[in-house]
Amino acid sequence: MKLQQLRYIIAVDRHKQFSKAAEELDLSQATLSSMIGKLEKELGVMIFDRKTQPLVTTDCGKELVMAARRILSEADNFYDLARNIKQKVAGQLRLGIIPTISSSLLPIFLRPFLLKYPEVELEVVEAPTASLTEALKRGELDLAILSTPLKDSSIEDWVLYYELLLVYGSAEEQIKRYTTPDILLERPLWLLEEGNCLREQMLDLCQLRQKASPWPNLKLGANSFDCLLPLVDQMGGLTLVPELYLQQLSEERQQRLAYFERPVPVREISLAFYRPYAKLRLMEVLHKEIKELVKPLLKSQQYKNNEMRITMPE
Amino acid sequence: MKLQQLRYIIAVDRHKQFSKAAEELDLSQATLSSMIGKLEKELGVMIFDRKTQPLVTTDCGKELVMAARRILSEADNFYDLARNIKQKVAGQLRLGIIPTISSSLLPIFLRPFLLKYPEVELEVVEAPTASLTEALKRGELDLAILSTPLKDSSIEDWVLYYELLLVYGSAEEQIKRYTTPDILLERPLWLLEEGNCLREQMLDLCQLRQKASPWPNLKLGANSFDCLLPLVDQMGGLTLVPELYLQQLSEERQQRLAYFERPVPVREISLAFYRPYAKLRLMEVLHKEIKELVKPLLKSQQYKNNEMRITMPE
DNA sequence: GCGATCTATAACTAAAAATGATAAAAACTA
DNA sequence: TAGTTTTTATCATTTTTAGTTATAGATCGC
Repeated sequence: MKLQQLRYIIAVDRHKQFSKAAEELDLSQATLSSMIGKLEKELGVMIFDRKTQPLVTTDCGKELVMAARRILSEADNFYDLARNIKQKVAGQLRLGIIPTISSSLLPIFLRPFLLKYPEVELEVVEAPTASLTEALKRGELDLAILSTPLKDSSIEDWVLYYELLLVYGSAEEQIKRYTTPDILLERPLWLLEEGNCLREQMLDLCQLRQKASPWPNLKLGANSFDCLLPLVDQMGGLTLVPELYLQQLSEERQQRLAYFERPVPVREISLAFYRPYAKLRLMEVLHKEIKELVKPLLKSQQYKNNEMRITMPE
Repeated sequence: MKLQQLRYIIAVDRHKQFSKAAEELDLSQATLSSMIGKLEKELGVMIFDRKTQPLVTTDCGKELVMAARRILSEADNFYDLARNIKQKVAGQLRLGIIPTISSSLLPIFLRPFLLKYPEVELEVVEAPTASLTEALKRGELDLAILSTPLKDSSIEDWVLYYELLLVYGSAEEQIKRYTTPDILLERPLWLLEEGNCLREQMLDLCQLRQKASPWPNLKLGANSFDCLLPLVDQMGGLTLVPELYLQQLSEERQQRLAYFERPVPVREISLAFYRPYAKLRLMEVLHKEIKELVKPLLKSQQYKNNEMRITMPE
């Protein structure tokens, strides 16, 4: 029995005539005749009595036609379901995010996202890049927001935005409003801890593999700007902060920021995933929402691709 | 979308592997791959994520597989309907049965039933109550024989018979021919494993939620009387056995059985189903045949309803 | 990094669904 | 009742689809 045959018997039952039904179904009368013949043979039951014209649907034919309608309406649901699923934004979403992004990005998108998609159950985990990529592969996370490009080619990603890297200096540093990466080589530079991708990006920008601690008798493993900036204020030197972090700096601290000249160093922020199709719709929506919310806050929008220098996170 | 494709995705969802599913479906892995590929393309949705082995059914895949089950169970009705119309007792019947019933009931009805209805293709699965009710809902079984009443009201049932519960004691126990449930509290009692409904019924009869193991340094998960009775013989104490099981006990062991006084404890055995009309004719016949075959073997026939105490299986 | 196992794809075959033409049956017309 | 029209069944033939084997490319487990 094929769904097609069910459509056929329903049409014949309605028209009480093979040739008319065939016309409606847009096929030849011969086909209709043989297909219905096959179904009747398979079931061992006559569905239509063609002895007379117009033909008569037999008693059991009537029951079968009713059953056929039920089955087809269920079957049509199948298409609707697929269609709805493609549109519906719901379900569990486990999202990883690296600390240097979370502090500035979560306040921007979390509230509007949760309000707009109340059927999404979001779980956010803050961890460094290496932990996140491992968790993606183990299936413990669905998506991660981190800085790309990644060396690990088994993790795919969709770029969310490019974020300027800005210089933050202590009051004494007296930096010009626009500067070049050379300044990072010339002056003491505060870095985040090993394994933090932004540390790697800072070093990449200096073209160094390592840089000495600003204070010779200090080794510091800082993993947040909250830790780093007061130290810069207090102990001199520079550090880099990403553009979005600016949002939560005081006016006073914003004064101490400097921009780079072209090509402007940026970090590429992406939505990373291991299973491409598991949470497709959620991925699409999250990607779109973050992109749109972040866009108006970014200066990097002003620059063309060839005016940016994408720093390498690992 | 073809019904065939729905069967395919259900098989793949179950096996979490194309090649195994193809084997079960008795076609090549290549066909299965391309047919499912076509369906996914048609729906515009990925149903399976093949990135890892075993593969993962995507969120929307899960919904589609559930829908596919519904559609196919409707479709199967179509064949049954045609058969019922012909008044024939024929077709596939997948029957579940709990172990404590199967050992005594199958020898009684299986042979006469299969001889009388050779056109029925019977498949019998032995499993505990919880597995059976789940399988009924998933459409993997048509009917189940188990002990009622069930808590789950979505499963309907037709009572087959009431079966006395008898006390079986080791030789030393010296039980009177007629006794009361108090004896179960006073003496060591051997129970079947957790999850076995007869265990719950024994405890219900004692009015307990738990009872200590007969031997303090033993924790036993027995799921058959074949296991339990020799232990009672060897290590003392009591257990309960249902009336029909008596048939296959030796004369010697039958001597060690005791009956309860009124109200006699019984278990209610029923034919359970989830889809009321899917296999109506087969259900009617099976119900009638079992009832008639078991009737002459049951003492519980002698008791009126108000002289019986129906034990609760969960 | 290697061998084993799994899925996708290409080239091909078998089977089924379609077609037009035509024969046979029923119904209408006179 | 014969002649005409309308309708369904069947035949020979084409097109489409479901199936096959062989093979290449991934992934897994060690």
